[in-house]
Amino acid sequence: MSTIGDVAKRAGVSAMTVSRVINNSGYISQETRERVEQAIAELGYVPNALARSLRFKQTKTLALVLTDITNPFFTTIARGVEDTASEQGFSVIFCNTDESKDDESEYLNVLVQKQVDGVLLVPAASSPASVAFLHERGVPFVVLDRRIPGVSVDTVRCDTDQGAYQLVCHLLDLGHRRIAILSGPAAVTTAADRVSGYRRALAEAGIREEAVYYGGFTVEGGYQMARQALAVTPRPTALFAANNFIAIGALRALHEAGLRVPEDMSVVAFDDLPPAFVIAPFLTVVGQPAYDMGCQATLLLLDRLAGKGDGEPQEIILPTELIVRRSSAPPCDPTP
Amino acid sequence: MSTIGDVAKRAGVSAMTVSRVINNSGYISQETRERVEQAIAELGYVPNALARSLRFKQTKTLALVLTDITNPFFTTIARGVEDTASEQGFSVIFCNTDESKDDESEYLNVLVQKQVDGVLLVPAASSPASVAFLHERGVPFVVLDRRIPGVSVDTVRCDTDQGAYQLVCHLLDLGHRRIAILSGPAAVTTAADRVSGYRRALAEAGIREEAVYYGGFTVEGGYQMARQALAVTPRPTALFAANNFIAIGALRALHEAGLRVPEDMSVVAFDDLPPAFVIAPFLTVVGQPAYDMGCQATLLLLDRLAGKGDGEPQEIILPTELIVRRSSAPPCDPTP
DNA sequence: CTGTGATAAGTTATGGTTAACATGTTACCG
DNA sequence: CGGTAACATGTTAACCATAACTTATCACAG
Repeated sequence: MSTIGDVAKRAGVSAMTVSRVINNSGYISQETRERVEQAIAELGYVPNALARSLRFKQTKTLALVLTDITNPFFTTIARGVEDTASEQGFSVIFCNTDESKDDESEYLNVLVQKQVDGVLLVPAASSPASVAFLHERGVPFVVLDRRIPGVSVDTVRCDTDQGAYQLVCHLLDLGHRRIAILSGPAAVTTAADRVSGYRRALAEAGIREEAVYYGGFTVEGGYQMARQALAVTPRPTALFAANNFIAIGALRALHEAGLRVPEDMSVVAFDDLPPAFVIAPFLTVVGQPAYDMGCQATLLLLDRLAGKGDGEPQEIILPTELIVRRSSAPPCDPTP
Repeated sequence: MSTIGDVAKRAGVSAMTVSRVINNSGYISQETRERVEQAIAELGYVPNALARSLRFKQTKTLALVLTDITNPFFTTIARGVEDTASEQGFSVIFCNTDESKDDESEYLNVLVQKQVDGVLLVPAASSPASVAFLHERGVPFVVLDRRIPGVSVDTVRCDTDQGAYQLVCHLLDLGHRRIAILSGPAAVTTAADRVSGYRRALAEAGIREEAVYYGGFTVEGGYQMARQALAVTPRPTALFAANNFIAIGALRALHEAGLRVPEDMSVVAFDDLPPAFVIAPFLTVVGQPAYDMGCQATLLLLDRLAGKGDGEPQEIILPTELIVRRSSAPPCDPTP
């Protein structure tokens, strides 16, 4: 790999002159410019962004730290982030934490070392450790999708409490009274908030019975929780899955138990599956504007980098959308 | 952000001594080490990887350039890449080209500027331009999933010709004679190779009629191609979708046309959908070991970085696996 | 013909880290 | 007590690009 010095030597000028040609700054005679440009072409010279960044203290790189890159919800966020960032000349480094707090802090450490200009963080845990780490080192960041209780930071997320409330109200309207919620890890705010929306809806309807399960935001977690829920007598008439993977796990358990949806059991879920993965959409869901979440979070972060805004932490809460499909219906008969 | 100099000042030593503490090199008295470590902790000092990389000409960063990050096939590859890379202390930058040649070359330019140590490339086009660009600049790379005709480079891919052959043979065994292939962009080798496997199987069975469609590797592409295929008289009795998204588009078109699978039409596809997205697997497919492809490609690349191997370009071809499910059955009646 | 401003280049210093070399101290051996 | 290892720390230069400053030439006005 050739350096600016090699180009300079070949063109018979100083490195500074080459720099001026590259950056179109200062005065350059037409003749010199051509000689330099030819040397650049001949050597296939590409400026070293490391050296540039070292001087300018700017890497034009953001990082997106998320918990599960195989989940289309997050992939969609990622696209929003990438599209917005690259429009403004920023690259994005993706990091997958698998919901592990340790992986998260290790990644953050590497990212700070690599001098990323800013971080978009879907925190694996509700602890303020990661946020404090970034704050202490002066790295701008935006928290995505989840809350971190007790600290006031820039956040972009959905109103998941309200979304859960809508879904449960929909089930109540259909006549369901025994509704189980299959939620995510209790320590994750989105899981907790969905439970709280669920409770609020039940309370308003004057229903005391609740059935709350916590597990992983995974197919396996959904499968296990559904089996537990089905073992209770009397059996619930509806299941509320707190994300798309949990829903798939639950549907698998129902299939195995020979229960039809929605005839024997209604199922509703948080997070839609992207249309690309589904032949004929079937699940009643509350969809989140994932792509838009990615865009907005990136815009907010880029604003911070540019020193815009009054410095007050901003919380952008996007609305969810209830999409009623065929997986929810009135309860049929109150068996077992 | 504090520098090694700040730490040195605070600990009352030189920068070099701090460097020695960090890297555990040379001689350091216990007392000094403690003073330095305390200063590091107090300042929250994190070494600047930019400066380090500039000196060592090593960024410990790889890039994965692929064509569609929303496709679970590529997401799975990405996980294989990330897991393998991070095990060896390498970070990965993901770039999504959307099958655009221009986006691809722009990304490669940025990546070379950022001095990535190596590139894993799923080429958007069969042209050798990108490969030549990297080669000229001395950046090690491995081509993933696709071939680039006419050049000899390190490659990790599947035997897609053979996989297509297997799928079509499976359909022939079931008794199908009119089989249409819905393939990807003609310029992409995986699309072309699948067509060639299809032709080989038909030729061996002595069948002259073929129905080849080219389109995007997308749901929309699959939908359009399926509609074209269905408009032909007599209608094919089986469709062969060249990837998972095409299959979903085709199934949607069949659903719309009121045709049942497999009763009225058999459907087989390349690429399995990850179990996490499917409630009850249904499609007969040829699966590719995507995760393993990512791992092997990364290992090969890391070997190259370490100067291992005899320098001869290596082509690793992984086997595909035929998984027969319910979407393929003997042809029913030769309607229209 | 002196002074001034535009044009066209080069020189120096900077950014953070560390290898190589240089310097200084202590301890132990003969 | 001189010599020499082992230990402990500091100084310099290099990695590459570029801002700020400096030098040099030329044209033209006064």
